[in-house]
Amino acid sequence: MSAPNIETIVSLAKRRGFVYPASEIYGGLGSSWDYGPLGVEIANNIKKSWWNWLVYERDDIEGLDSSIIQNRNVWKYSGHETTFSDPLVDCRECKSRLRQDKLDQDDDGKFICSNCGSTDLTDPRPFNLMFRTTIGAVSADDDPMALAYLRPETAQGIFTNFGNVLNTSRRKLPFGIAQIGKAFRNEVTPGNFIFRTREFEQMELEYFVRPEDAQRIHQEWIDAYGEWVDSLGISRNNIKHYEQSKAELAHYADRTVDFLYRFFPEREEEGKQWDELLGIANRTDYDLRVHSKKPEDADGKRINPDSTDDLSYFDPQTNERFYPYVIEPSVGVNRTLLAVMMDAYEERTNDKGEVRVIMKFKPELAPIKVAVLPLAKNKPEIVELAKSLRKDLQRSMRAVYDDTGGIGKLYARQDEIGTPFCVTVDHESLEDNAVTVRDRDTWEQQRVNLEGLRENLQKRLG
RNA sequence: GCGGGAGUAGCUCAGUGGUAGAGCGCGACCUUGCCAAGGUCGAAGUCGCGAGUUCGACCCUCGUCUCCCGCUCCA
Repeated sequence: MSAPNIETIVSLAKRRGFVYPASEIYGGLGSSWDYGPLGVEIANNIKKSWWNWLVYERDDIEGLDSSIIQNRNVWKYSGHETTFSDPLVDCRECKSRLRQDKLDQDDDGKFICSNCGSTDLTDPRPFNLMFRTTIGAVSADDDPMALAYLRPETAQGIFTNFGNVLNTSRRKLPFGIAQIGKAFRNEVTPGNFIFRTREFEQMELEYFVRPEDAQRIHQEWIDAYGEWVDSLGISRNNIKHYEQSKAELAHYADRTVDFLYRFFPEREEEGKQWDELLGIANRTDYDLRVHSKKPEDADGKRINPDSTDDLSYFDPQTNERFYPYVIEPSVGVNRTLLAVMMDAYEERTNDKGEVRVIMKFKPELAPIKVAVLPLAKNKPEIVELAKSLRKDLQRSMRAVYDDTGGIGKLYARQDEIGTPFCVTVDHESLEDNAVTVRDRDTWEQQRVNLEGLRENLQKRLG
């Protein structure tokens, strides 16, 4: 089994047009990436796969697209204004950058560097993970009310709309709301290609359940996501489940299970080859409570003076009113794309000893579904037929035409970008009305009649 | 912010104190026709930016910018 490192993927991505460094002509911008013609296709296919699976194939989930910029109070009451704000210190001894709130103190109350044990640390500087911006023409310095944040997660837009969706869709528990969108975090330590960037895209589902069902349904979603990850063609050998310890859990979570992907195979000796692909959290009723103006329980400290709504749920059957628990599977589009690319990567040595790269994408995710290639481009009839064939196929699948090279090079090029099928038009095609369909993975060829071509391809594309 | 590395053609890199090269890629044409074929021609770089030393700098010095890696982040 091939295990490419990220460097290999970065180089392929740049060379072939999956991912480019952002604003490259101005020297780039750290940890920012643009998705090229092929990358955007895969990303869209991943999003389509997720949305189809949840919103269309199931009957208990609604879609949503909430705003990136929200009322500042959303982040005040969600806890992000305080918990996303870390006091950072630097160790003068070993140059580590650390979170002061996670450090031990010595007898004199001095903080101790967790890396080297030194107490020679800089003064703490507050660092908020949320990007700030201002609303309107005034600056936030003049008017604190103009301060706004770019959302650090899409989830809150779902919670604040819980009442709206409930009312307009007439849903009963359990049901979910799914959303795909960008989120922004001013990370202390971005890096590793598209693995950790300051701007990223999330696919989040918030699934609302009765509190007593939360644990069971949490587990059901963990299993369901295992199957979805399978369906993307990601090998189970490269996925590991990880149960977060109590100390690691986010402030809102009761239990969280992460799916780790082997993003860093080269770090095996350090034991750091696995890192998070997605997380499935039981957020309890934390979110709906903190955004509600009057909780029904006796915990008076939770009253929210700024909210106009109560996000509790009334069950007419039992006559109970309560705050649903939330199961949140959260997955990153970019990380999924990276995992899909790493997992699809395969090197094959040909007869001449040359290494050829084949991206074995699931056909569903492949950026290009079929390439139509003329075997000889000096015969106008062949070129003509190939071009019209591409045009015809393009109506139902992403198809390209290419004649800038010998047939071997054309095949190799398509293998490298993961095109599942190549259709080759040759001299005989003009007489027998048939073409050759060549399979990316097996390199086997099949003679297919033109009338049945589209159907043949569609069936094999799944 | 701190430490380390690096900035020369689209990519990977070589290079010498005297004002730039290779391979791949790209484009055109000829030839070939089933797994990165051969040939001819061609486009393309103010050698990150600025200053200094020098008769002269891509090469030396200083400054500056940017990117990459690491610094406990969780999609």
